[in-house]
Amino acid sequence: MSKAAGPGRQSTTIEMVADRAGVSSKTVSRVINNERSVRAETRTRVLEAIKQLDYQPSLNARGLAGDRSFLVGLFYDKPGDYLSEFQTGAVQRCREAGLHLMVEPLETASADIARDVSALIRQLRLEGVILVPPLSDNADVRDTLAVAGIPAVHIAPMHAPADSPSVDTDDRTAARKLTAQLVGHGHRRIAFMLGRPDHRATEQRYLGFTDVMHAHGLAVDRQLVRAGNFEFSDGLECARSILEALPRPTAIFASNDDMAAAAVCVGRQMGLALPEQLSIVGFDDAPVATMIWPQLSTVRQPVRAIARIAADLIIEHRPHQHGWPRPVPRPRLDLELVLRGSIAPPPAARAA
Amino acid sequence: MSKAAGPGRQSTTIEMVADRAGVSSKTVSRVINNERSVRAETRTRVLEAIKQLDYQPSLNARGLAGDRSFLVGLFYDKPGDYLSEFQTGAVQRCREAGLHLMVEPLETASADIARDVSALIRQLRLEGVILVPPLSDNADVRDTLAVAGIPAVHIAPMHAPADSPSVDTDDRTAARKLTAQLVGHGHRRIAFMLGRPDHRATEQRYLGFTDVMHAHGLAVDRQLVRAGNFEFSDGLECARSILEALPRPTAIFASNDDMAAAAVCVGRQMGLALPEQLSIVGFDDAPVATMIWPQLSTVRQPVRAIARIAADLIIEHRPHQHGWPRPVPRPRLDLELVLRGSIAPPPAARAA
DNA sequence: CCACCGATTGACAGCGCTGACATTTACTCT
DNA sequence: AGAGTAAATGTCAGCGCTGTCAATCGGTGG
Repeated sequence: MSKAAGPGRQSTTIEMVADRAGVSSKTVSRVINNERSVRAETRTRVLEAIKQLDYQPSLNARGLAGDRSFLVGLFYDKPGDYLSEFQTGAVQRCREAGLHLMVEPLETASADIARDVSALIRQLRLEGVILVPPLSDNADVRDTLAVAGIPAVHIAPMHAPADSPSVDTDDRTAARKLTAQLVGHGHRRIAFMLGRPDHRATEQRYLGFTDVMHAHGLAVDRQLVRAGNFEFSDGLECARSILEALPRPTAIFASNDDMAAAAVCVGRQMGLALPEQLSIVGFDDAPVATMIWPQLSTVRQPVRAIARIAADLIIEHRPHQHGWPRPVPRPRLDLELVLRGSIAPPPAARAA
Repeated sequence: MSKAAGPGRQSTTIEMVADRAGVSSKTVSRVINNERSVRAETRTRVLEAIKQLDYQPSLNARGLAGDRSFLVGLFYDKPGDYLSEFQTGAVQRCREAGLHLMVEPLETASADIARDVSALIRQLRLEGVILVPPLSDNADVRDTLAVAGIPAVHIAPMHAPADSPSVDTDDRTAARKLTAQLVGHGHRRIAFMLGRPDHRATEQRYLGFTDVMHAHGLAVDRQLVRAGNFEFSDGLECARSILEALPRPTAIFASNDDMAAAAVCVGRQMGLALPEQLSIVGFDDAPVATMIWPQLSTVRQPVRAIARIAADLIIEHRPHQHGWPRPVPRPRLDLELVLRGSIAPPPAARAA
């Protein structure tokens, strides 16, 4: 076979390392795979040879022989601005384990999505897959993965699959804290902008909001609860209808920062002084949160940490092979409030 | 070898397809690789067998035997908000060619970056690499790739390597058009916020700006040209110092939308009516451009198209193997103006 | 000193495919 | 019809590693 061209070129092989270390290639293999039952002294010698030759084992060969792939998939559809950070976190964790991350955009809308997934996992022999919303709730994807027996980790799914782990954030508690800030400043009439109904976060955030409102004996005026889709443009409409209501609310809780930014725009257009006449809070600590004035008080998502944990779940799964431990792990992360300038006491309270 | 566990399981092999089609495995291989010199009728029969068995060739095996990897790398550092879209575009093009994209975050700051790159390319045997700024100007990365003989495509590099292709956008022309808009509305005293000095775009955009200013015999007041770093926070400072200048400029050209957003904030804080008293334009059509008021007039980046072209360059390169065609391809894409509400005639012109 | 046992190490086949080369087939031309 | 040629297909080894299982090593207890 020609070795003249192609990415491989005359790379060092395991045999060369074996010769240099005076052992068999199998022993080198054992060292590479960090197996026990290699004498410490032998291991050292092999490691030394590896370093001297600057040897890098071929993933292709390792995969073919060992029936592995060293690949983890990250499937997404219509990523938000958090995706790059997410994948960076996932890659970091994967690297520590000698794995690599393949990112694969998928079309939720596509009818062939199951076939696409199937082709992907069988060609690449993925060792695991991480699904970010809204894919984490896609039945086709989920089933295809399950049938193929590929370990899958679902990020913040609406409905966590019974036999597959998920990683969640405690949106409800965070929403409570944020609402408490508003109430603590003296707001009584607070509007709420809902997110996409197919996101778990939407429900949780609203629940956290109502928890606190009720706890303080405050009414949640249905007229002030509007459905958006996490999009700025939806936020515009919601905010308009909210701010037309009488009496006008003194604060708006938007389910994410994009919609909160929209509320800021609309408030401003209506000539309201922000935050004096209208307090606004968002969620996610998206880039836009600090790119508008006033900067948004919001809730930070530990995106990287979530990604690392998701990757970790896949990595930890390998040794066991025979399904997930029971109960299936469902880590839930706490969220951190980020208080900035978009909350102020309402006019009434200021007058008092 | 045990077949009990692992991602592979009892997948269909090429032999099974060969049997079913009544040909040798080599012929099946030929069909898979789309080689000519397979009789049409034979090809049909093989294709049929593949479909019936739902056969997916193992990339590992193909790679090992053929000394390929079917993998293209996308290297980045500190990605902007465009990364997800970029990678989606790249993945799309790669899929058409049966390749897969590996995303790899790299630390420009790290001293080991060369070693990291080297490990990556030799473990994975990447068939090509796409470098996005600022990595497209990183000498370590570039050299490591060159030594390893990996085809690399550089996105918008400051200094295009002589023997490696790059993909660029015509920022200068776009900046001219945008400046012309400002001048056309009657602005004479226009400030400019520069981007990161290590980005090619920074220079090009400024050049486009001065081109038009000079063409109209307008002075470029050095006091109104401030250096930022494409970051919102820098934009805040730049904008403050710019708007303190007397006489105050009537318009600001920011090198990107994040900084333009900062200018909007500062202008607003200083009590200026936007856009009546201050016009602001940005660049990139970032998400924030439509999430503030007034929405920014800016220049759209064809991010996906750039990514597709970059991937295409890698894909087209393979057949030739022996270096790039001469001259080395350097496609340059045109940019599209996006006019929104952030430009208005200056107060003087309005009075007139 | 020897049988014996667990810890180490090695020999070897083979993972699923493709490159090089051999062979067969299908035609063309004389 | 037979030679000659190009197209079509097949044979076989081997890509670089790991699983299986056998062999060897080192120390133990009798």
